Amino acid sequence: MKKLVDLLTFELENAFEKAGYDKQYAKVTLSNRPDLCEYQCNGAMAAVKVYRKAPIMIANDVVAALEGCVCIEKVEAVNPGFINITLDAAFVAEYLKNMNAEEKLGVSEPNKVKTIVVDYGGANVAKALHVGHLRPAIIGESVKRIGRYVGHQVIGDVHLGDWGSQMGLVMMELKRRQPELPYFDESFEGEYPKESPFTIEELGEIYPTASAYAKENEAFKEEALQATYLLQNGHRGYTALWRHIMNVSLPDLKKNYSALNVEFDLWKGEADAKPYIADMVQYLKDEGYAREDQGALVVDVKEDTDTKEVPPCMILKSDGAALYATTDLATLVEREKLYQPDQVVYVTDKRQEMHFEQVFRCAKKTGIVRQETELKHIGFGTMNGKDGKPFKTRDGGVMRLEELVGDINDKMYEKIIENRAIEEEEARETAKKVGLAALKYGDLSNQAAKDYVFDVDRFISFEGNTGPYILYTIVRIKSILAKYVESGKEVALCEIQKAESASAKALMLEVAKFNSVMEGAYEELAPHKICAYIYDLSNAFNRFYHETKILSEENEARKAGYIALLSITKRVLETCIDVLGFEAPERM
RNA sequence: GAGUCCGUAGCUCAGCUGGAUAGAGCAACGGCCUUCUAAGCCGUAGGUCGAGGGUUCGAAUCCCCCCGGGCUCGCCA
Repeated sequence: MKKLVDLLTFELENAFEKAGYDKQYAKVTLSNRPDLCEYQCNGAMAAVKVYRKAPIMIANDVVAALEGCVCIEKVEAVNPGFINITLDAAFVAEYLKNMNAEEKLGVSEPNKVKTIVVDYGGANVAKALHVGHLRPAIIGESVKRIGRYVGHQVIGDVHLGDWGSQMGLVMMELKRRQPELPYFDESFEGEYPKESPFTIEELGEIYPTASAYAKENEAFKEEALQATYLLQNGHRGYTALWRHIMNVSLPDLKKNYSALNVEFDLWKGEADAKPYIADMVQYLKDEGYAREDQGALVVDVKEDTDTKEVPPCMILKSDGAALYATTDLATLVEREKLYQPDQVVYVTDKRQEMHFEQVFRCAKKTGIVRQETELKHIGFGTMNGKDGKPFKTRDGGVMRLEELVGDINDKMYEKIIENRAIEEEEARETAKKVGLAALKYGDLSNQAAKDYVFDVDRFISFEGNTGPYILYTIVRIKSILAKYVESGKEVALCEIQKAESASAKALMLEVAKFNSVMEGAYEELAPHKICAYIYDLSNAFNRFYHETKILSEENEARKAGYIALLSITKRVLETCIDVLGFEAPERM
C-alpha cells in the first residue's frame, strides 16, 4: 500500500507537469505547521532558479492545476511559496479502511526479501549479564523485529563471547584456587568430572577477580594468555573446563534474556568459528592478503581516501592465538556458508567502531563476504548515571541485569497495588509487563548512537513520555472495546467513518502514518522513531478520547465508526510495541 | 597529536537529506473526575539551538574556524 506522502507527491507531480513545471519539485512532506495544514510542498521555492519567477506564482499555478483532486479538501499557496494541503476527511477514512484490511496495516512487501543476520547480545559466558548487556539486547531485538515486520528473513544470533582471553583468565583464576583439579594436571588421562567445579554465582565472581588480578600481576596475565592459546588449540583439560563454563553459564543467560523478552534464533558463539579459522588463515596467506608484522599476522586495510589512521586488521597475535577480529571474520565465513546473508548487522558499543571498520574492510577485500553484502555496525552510546558518568551501583560496581529487572518489577508492583485493588498474582504479572515496557521504552526512545542518562525512576514514572504511558493508552482502548463487545455488538473494522471533529481527524492522520514510520525505522535501523511515533499517536488518541463520548454515543453508525477507529489505533500501537519488544497487559 | 561523535528550556530528550512562530516530557504554577481507567486532558511560564564567520530568498539543520566534553588510535573484547 502506498504511503500517504507518496500518493500526495504523485498528485503534485501531475499538477506540476500540468502547470508546465518539472515534477522533481513536487515532493510532499508532513507539515511542520500543523496549525496551517496537514501536508506541504516546498518545491515552488526550489524551482525559482530554473523558472525565474516569483515562487508564489509557481505555487499558484500548481494549486490551480490541483483543481478537482479528490484526496484534497483544501490547498492553498502561501507566501513566499508554500503549498499547504489539507486532506479530504473521507479520503483519509478510506485510507484507514484499506489499512485495516491489510494484515500488515499498509506496509508493503519489500521488492527483494533479504536474509539479514543480526548479531547482538554479545554476552560473555565468563560473567553474569549486567547492565552493559542491556542496550545490545534491547536494540538488537527491536532491529530484528522491525526487519521481520517489514518482510525480511532475519536471523538473530547472540554471538557469545566464549573464545577470547576471558576464558583463560577464568581458568587460571580457578587454578589458583583449586590447583588440585584434574583439568590442570597435564598427565591426567582419565575421564574429567561431570560436575562443574563452580556454580553460576561463583563464576560471576571469578572473572572480575581474575581480571583485576591480571592487571597487577604480569605473570598471571601471561599464564592466562597461554591458557587461552592452549584452549583454542584443543588442550584436553581446558576444553573440558570450557564445557563446564558453557554449561553453567548458558541456562543463566537464557533465563535472563527470556525475562527481557529477547529471543535468539542462534545461540552461537565465537568458539563456533573455530573450525573455520585454520582454513581462513591459510587462505589469507596463500592469496597474499596477510603478511607478518612484528610476529603477528595482519591484513592491511588502509585506503587511499582515509583521513585517519586505520591500523591493519590483526588475524593472529604473535603468540599464535586468535583474537576478536579472527573470530568475527571466521564467523562471517561460517555465515556465508550457512546463510549467504545479504546483510549482517552488528549491535555493539560504539567504541568498537574501529574494530568493525577493520573487519568489514578485511572481509570485503579478501572476498570472505561478497562485494554486495551489506555489513553494518550499530554502535550505541554509554548508559550513564544521573551524574553523567557511566552507570554504576552505589558501591561503584556493575549492576547485574537480574537485580536491575527485579528492582524495577518490585517498584512497579508497589505502584500498581497502591493505585487500585487488584489480585496479587495479576499485579505481579502486570508489574512485569509494565516494568519491561518502562525499561525498554526508556532505552529505545533515545537515539541508539548517543550516550544517555539511565534514570530508572524516570522510566518507570507513569507520567509523560514513558513506556507505561503508552501501555496505559492501549489499556484504555482495550477497556472500551471490551465493554462494547460485552454489550453484544461486534467490532466491525470496515465501519471507519470520516472525521467530524478536529481531534478525530488528527488521530486518523496519525494512524495513517504507520507504514511510513515503520519503513523509515527499518531503513535507518532506528527504533527510536517508532517510540516517537507511538507517543504522538497516544497523545492524539488521548485528546480524542477526552472530547468524545464513545460508548454513550447515540448514533449507532457513528459509534461503530468510533469503535473501528479505536480498533485500528490499538492494532497500530500493539504492532509497534511488539516490534519494540514488549506487550500490554489487559488492565493496569 | 590525529580521527570521530556530541553541545537545543533548570533537568531528560526530539527535530538535523535546509523552509513559515525551534517541539515534547519532568520540575513550577493554574484549571478539569456524579459521565468509557485522572497512569489522563487543557492552559501559563521557561530558548541569542556552545561562540563566531560563511553559503542561501531562507540555517538548530550544510561549510569553515574556535571553545567545551565523550570516545578511538595493532597483539582486550
